[in-house]
Amino acid sequence: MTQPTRHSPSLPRAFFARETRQVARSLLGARLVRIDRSRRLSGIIVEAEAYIGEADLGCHARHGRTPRNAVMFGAPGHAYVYFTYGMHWMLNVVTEAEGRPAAVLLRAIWPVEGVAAMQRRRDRKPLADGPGKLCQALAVDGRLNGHDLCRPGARLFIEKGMAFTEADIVRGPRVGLNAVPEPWKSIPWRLRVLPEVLRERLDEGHH
DNA sequence: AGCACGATGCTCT
DNA sequence: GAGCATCGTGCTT
Repeated sequence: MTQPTRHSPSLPRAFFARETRQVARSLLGARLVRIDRSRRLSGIIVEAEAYIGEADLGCHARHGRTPRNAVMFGAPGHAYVYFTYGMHWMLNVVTEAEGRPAAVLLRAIWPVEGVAAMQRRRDRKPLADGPGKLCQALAVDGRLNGHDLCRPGARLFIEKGMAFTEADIVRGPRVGLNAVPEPWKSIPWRLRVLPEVLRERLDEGHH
């Protein structure tokens, strides 16, 4: 498996301090990095969803600030990690100006570095093609809630990665918002890279 | 290849 | 006490 030796600098806070859908779009192709016991685990972000403000009835901030969602109301560039369904952690990146609750849910990565370690953590099951699986593969849990992704020495951060064009991307409704009223239930704020595009890039990586 | 369901524990109308 | 921004299994086409 490819082990890139050149690493990009961590994305700056200004990257996250933008309109949430723009951030979600720019995050496709970026590299999510987790430092686990001084080892790099990383992958290219290939699926993400935008959750935008108190008016968005699919967003955790819809009923205002609570202990759980407080991080979303804080400064951009921080991790909002929460627990759901009694067993899964979800990783979000806080966006927009401080005081405005918005975030991007990271739903899937294409694993690049530390693949063997991820496989071990995942017990050889599908690696990181879902928000809960991604967290398990990268050893992300509640201890990283509020983690500053832009601070030097961060254990979790995001680097510039590869570029995808609009033709490489599909938009659709966000997943799992079953009881959420329209238009929020179906608004196309889920972005993902087309599987065939992913396969192409994978082949390029093997020459 | 797709749907139904159970697991499991935290959060807060 | 109800409802989850899910996942894996096991069963049906």
